Amino acid sequence: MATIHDVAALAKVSTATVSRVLNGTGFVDEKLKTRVNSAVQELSYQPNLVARAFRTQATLVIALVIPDIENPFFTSICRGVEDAANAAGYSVMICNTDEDIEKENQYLSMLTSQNVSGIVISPVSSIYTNIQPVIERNIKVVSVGRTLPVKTDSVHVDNRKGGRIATENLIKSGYKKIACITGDKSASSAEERLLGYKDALLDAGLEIDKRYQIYSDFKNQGGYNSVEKLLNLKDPPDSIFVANNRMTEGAFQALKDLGIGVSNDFGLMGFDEIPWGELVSPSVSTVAQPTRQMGMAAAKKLLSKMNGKDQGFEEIVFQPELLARQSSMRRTNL
Amino acid sequence: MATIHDVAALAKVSTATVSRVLNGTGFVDEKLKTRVNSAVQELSYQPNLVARAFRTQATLVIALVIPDIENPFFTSICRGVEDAANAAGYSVMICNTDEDIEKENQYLSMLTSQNVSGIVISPVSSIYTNIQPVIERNIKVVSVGRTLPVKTDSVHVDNRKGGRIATENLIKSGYKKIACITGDKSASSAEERLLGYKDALLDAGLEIDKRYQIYSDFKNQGGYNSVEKLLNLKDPPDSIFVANNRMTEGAFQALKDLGIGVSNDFGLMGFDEIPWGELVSPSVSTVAQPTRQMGMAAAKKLLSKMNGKDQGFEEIVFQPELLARQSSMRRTNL
DNA sequence: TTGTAGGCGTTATCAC
DNA sequence: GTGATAACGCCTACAA
Repeated sequence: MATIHDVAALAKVSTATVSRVLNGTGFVDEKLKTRVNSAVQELSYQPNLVARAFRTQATLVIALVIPDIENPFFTSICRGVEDAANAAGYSVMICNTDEDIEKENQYLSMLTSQNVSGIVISPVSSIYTNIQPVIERNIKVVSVGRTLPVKTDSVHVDNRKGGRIATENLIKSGYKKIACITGDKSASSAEERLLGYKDALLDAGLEIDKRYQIYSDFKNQGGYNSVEKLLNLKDPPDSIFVANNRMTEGAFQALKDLGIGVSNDFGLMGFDEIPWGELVSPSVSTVAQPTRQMGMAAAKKLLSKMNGKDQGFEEIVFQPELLARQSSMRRTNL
Repeated sequence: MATIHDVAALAKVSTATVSRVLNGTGFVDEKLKTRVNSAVQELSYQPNLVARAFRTQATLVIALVIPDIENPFFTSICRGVEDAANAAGYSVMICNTDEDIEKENQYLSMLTSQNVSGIVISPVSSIYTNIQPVIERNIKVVSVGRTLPVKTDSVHVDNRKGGRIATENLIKSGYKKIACITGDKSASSAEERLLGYKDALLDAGLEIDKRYQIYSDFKNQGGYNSVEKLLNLKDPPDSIFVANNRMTEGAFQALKDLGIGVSNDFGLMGFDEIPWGELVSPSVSTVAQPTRQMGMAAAKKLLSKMNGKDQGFEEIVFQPELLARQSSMRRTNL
């Protein structure tokens, strides 16, 4: 491995000069500059980033901590984060916590010890996620999709409004007994979407039935099980608003398996982009988030935070978009 | 930030002793050990991993380089890699190359400069991926899903067999004019699956028609466009084998948009796990790979390689599994 | 068993 | 402008 010393020796200059040329700091005579550059070429020298990070205390790496890498919502956010980070010369380290607060903790402490320059996180919990030590180490943090227990910059969609327009769409089609399957209580987005659901019911003068509100886990199986639970009630709902994409998948499967919903008069609203939403019949209505833009916004915010010229905390709120397709339409008349 | 010196001072021992306690190397008196541990507690000391990596030249981080983070095939591999890596105390750094050889190059040189302990990679190209410098730096590499230009350990499914059984499944249903949409020529898996397709045609005595073989890009839109192209032939095929999941999605959409395939007599076989395969009608037949296991196998191989007690190169081949569903069945009689 | 001291490769602060 | 040189935090001979 060629080091900066080898380059210096070959170019007959000091390591300081090599460093200056490499980093473009300070003025260096053109002649020396070319000598250095050709030495770099010849030795195919690559600076040791670990040593550099050690010396400068800055890694040029930002971490993206997400709860579920198999969820298209988060991978799309990844893309946005990458776009912004790469453009600024940063690498992105993606960590998957698997909705597990323990794993999340481990990753966070690993990342702080690793001295990453900043963290974009979609926390497992808006209550229990242990972000304080990170902030104390002065590592900048921006949350995306879900909020943190501590005040930070955050990027998210107006979840409450999203829940509301999803529910309103069902109401408009004439559904009266609308259930809601949301995520874990401790995730802010789950709570917000449920609130929006209640808002819509209240506005429409519909009854709010506790048995129709299910806290699940944002996962496929959770959606499936919740649908079963709802349909086993002695007074089952006539439609369901499912508060994320993966649970919607499970819910759709359950409705199919139970022989309901495909040809029958049963309403379904999803949340998040659903890649297969147009492929099935009935096609699945949903409330989409501009995920890639959200990722970009989060990363940009983080970068400006890291530059230090950005004080205070901002909440960047995107608007949810209703994609009204077939599954929320009243398909038979009463 | 507390350093090892602070801990040493507080515990009234030398830094060497602290280091020994922390790493469990060498013998340390129990009394000192407890003194050190409580000092660590009190200062909530976290070792600086950058400094440690700098000193030891080893990072306890393995990188996973994949071409498409929005593809469930790769995210599932991620999960497997994480399982094995985390169990061994390693963190996983995921890098998304976006099927872009430039980006891949950048990531690889970043990772080598970063001194990651090892790399699991699903290369963009089996010809152009520039892995040599990594290997020369003595960073261990295992490929997964696709092969590298250089001989390394590799984990993959028997792609040729996969292509064959997919095609055979269509043949068995009575299809005669079977087309194949595969990925980019330079990806080994694309080529192999196409070979399997040809094998099956040959065995069955069916004609091999060049116009029915399309090299696309493993992406959604590619599948869509290829289907359009095929159906515009003056002698269009009666069925298609699509060689990965994302192109299958695009293909399904195209068939739907063109009014074919859903109710008509047109066969479709996919490749890879297709999350929505059971949700649509007709349900989509496919050839699945045991992705999570493959990820685990790759990471385990890498770890044993890093331990140095594993010479030579192994090719770990998993078996593809036919999931015969409706889309490959002959739904109307001729 | 414990402590001292050197060095990993880089950058930054000084003199020159 | 350029070059010595110290320092970043940690581990590990080697000495005690």
